[in-house]
Parts: sequence; C-alpha cells; structure tokens
Amino acid sequence: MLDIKYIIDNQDYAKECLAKKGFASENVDKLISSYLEMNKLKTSSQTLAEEKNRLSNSIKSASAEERPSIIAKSKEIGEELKKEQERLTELQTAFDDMMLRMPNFPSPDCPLGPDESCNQVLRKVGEPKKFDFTPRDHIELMELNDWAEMERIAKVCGSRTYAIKNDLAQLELAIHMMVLDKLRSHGFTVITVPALSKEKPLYGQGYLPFSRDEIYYMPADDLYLSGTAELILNSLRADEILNEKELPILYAGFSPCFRREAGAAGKDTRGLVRVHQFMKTEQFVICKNDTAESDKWHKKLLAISEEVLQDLELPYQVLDICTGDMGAPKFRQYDLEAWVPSQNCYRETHSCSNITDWQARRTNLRYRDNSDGKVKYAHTLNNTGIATPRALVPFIENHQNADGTVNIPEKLRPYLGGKTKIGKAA
RNA sequence: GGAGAGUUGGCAGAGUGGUAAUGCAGCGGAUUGCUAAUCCGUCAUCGUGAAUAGCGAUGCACAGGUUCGAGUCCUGUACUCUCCGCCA
Repeated sequence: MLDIKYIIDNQDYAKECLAKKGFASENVDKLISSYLEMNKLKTSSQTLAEEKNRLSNSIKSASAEERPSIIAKSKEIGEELKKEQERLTELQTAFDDMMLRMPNFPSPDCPLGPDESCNQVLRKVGEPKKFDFTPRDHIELMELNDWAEMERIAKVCGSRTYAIKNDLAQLELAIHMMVLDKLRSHGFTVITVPALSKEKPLYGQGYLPFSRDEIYYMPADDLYLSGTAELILNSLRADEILNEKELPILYAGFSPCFRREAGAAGKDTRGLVRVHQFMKTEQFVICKNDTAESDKWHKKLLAISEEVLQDLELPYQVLDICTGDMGAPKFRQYDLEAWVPSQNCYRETHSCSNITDWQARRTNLRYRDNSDGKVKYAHTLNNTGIATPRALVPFIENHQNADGTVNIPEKLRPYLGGKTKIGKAA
C-alpha cells in the first residue's frame, strides 16, 4: 500500500510512477477525490462526536431537573452521528479497496517497458554446457535412473504433481540443507512455517486482491494454501512496533508451496518445471525504512542466490525485471535463470524483490527509529533460496554424463554422503 | 471434540458504568560532573493546521448490542493457556 498523503502532495510524480506499472492516472484522481470527500465527512462527524461527548460528560454534574433535556439532546445528536458514521464506513471501505489495488512505485532505476521483452540481462555467469553426446532431458534422465513416478502419481494426485525417488529424492533434500546452511552462515534464522494461511496475510503480501485464481482455498476451514513462505513471514510480525535494534530481521523460511497455475494452462505440462506443490527455502528480510538500506539488502540477497547457483555449478543469467513485468508489490526485481540444455534457454529459478514499505503498510509492521523516536513502516524484501523440484531440472540436465549418471558438484557432496555422482550406472 | 481461565500501550501491570493509574524501555529537553544519575515532557491512529504547534476525534483482541455515557454489562468470533479425549 502507498501513502495517500504522499500521493496528494506529489500527484504528477505519483501518476508517472504508477503509469509505469500500467495503473491509469484517472484512478489516482478518483482515489484523491474520494479521500477528500471522506475527510470532509470525517471532520463533520467528529464535530458531532465532540458535542455529544461534552453533553454526556456534563450529565454527571447536572442537576436532576437539567438531566432529561441534556439526555434528549445527546440522543438526538447520537442519531445524527450514527447516520454520518454509516456513510463514512461506506466511503472508507471503497477507499481502502482502491488503496489495496494500487501497485508500488517502481524504482527509477528499473528498465521501462510493458512486458517481459523489456527485461534486461545484467550478466551471464558460466557457459552453457557443450555436450559431446546427445544430452537427455530431465524426464528421460528420471526414467533411465528410476528416479520418479510421474505417470502413476498423476493418476493418484492429478496433473502437475510429482513423486521423485531414490537418489533424486535425496538430492532434493540435500540441496535444501546446503542452502539452509549457507543462509545460517549469513546470519539468517532458519524457520519452518505452515502452508496454511488465513485470508488476511494474502492481502498483507499483496497476493489479494490481485490474483485470487492462483490460490487454493478450503472453504470448510476458511483457510488458504500458501504459495510461498514469504506469505507467512511477511505477516509473522504484523501489527508490531519493533525496536530498531532488532533490525534487520533475516528469515530463512522453509515450507511446502502450492499454486493453482490457473493462468499457465498448456505451459510446461510435463516434468518438474511447473507443478502445483513444491518445496521452497525462502529468504526474507525486514529492515529499516531507508531505500539505501533496503537496496543494500536487495543486492545481498541477490548475491546469496547467485552463490547458490555457483555452488551448484549451474550456468545462469541475471535479469533486471522491467516495470511492466514486475508484480504490483515490487519496487525492484531481479530474477535468476539457470540454463536448461533440453530447452536451449534459461529458466527462472530465483526471484529477488525489494518491496520497500508497500507490504509493511498492509501488515502494519513498524519499528521505532531510535534516531528520532518516530514510528516508521519497515521495508521488506524476499528472494528464493532454492525451489525444488524446478531447480533439479537444470541441475540434472547440466551435470549429466553420456551413461545417464549425474555428477555432484563438490560443495554438495557433504550433503550426499560424499557421493561424486548419482544414477543407475554410478 | 468436551470443560474452564484469559486477551489493556514497545514491555510489565492497575482499573467491574462517568475523560485509560503506575513502572520500565525509547525519544526530546533541563540540570548536576564520577563510568552516569535526577527532574520535566513525550510516547498508537486519524481529522484540522505550514507545522514533528495548538484543538479535536478514535484506540483496552475483533465485530455487534444495551446506555446520555462501556476497558467495565450483553451476544458472537478469533487467538492464548490449563485439564480431559483423540492422535503423527
């Protein structure tokens, strides 16, 4: 959520920023006029409330003869006040709804553009591997090594599900352990969080009101399935006023993640790239309300995930996501994409975002700044640590040998009992 | 699933119908020199203000209700704790 007062004081700038995110400037005008109308009514109803309080407080010391007329007058004002408050509630609800739909301002440093074609490649690290044999895709490798039950599990659990087994299952867990250890060494608190969520955190994160179609909902319990630990971590400290000394708060969240993939019909229907349920280790940061500070953390989170891909010895590229391709909450976003040989392209493995105070305003997450004693909204950031099974796709494809075995990079070996390769022929 | 107790500011903790005590922490100021102490103020949200000045409204888990007036009484909901039951 944005600061309405800032918008009113900087209307042209606000419209310009929001237009980059595809938000119409008429809607800014609408928002402002509704805010002004609401405040007018607020002022008049407060005047009534003041009068009513004055009367009520005078009753105790009033004489028995005076009381009936004061009570009558107070009742009369009370009814008028009630009407105004009902109207005010209507206006407030409409206003809040508009505020919840307004995207964050993008950073002035973001590439400009309406869609993903305008994303900029910042750098490529590692060379896409040249094979001296015909490489298999990840599905062939899984079949060859008896690493999965893709067809059987689809019959049991539906499309876009997976069951991986043997060495590949251990590899999946090993990668998470490696990443969790790395995050711990960077000062993160490892935390496992539920996949279940109430509705409120979805508004806090900014999933709602934008993409209800993407979320699993269980009406019998009025609960949702979380699409990422970010959802839970972003609300974990909601409504708190933290002491500045507690900041930055660094969470390494581990959780199952659920996505309906409603808008992705027909895309990546086979294999492990796009599934309804997966496991993710998430990086989440709460820091001070200072763009220089959150930008520093944004770069740090990016560096950590680059280190993850380097430890996994995967070629990748770093994208600076353009204004039109960024989600509503984001101020700046970098994506990491790892090379997938069978598709001859890079595929997203990490998404690293600085949200500034947009989420904190929604969750009412604040801290007291010790330099001036003031209460301020925190900045939040999030980035993938590693998400599986998707990350297994570039992993097994890039590290495959002609016999179908898969080499294990050195950094990962301690997590797999020292194995240097896995697979039937290993 | 059953029974009971509870939820007050950043924290601790009073307050059972008449304007939310007090302590600690933080912040601002004053003062004194002995490793810091003392005193005063401030301490959440919103409206009106140029204002981080005044004035006012709101705020005691949330949503309603009763009342001239609700932290306090009533109803519902959420959550926490204790005991019983069930259980990986």
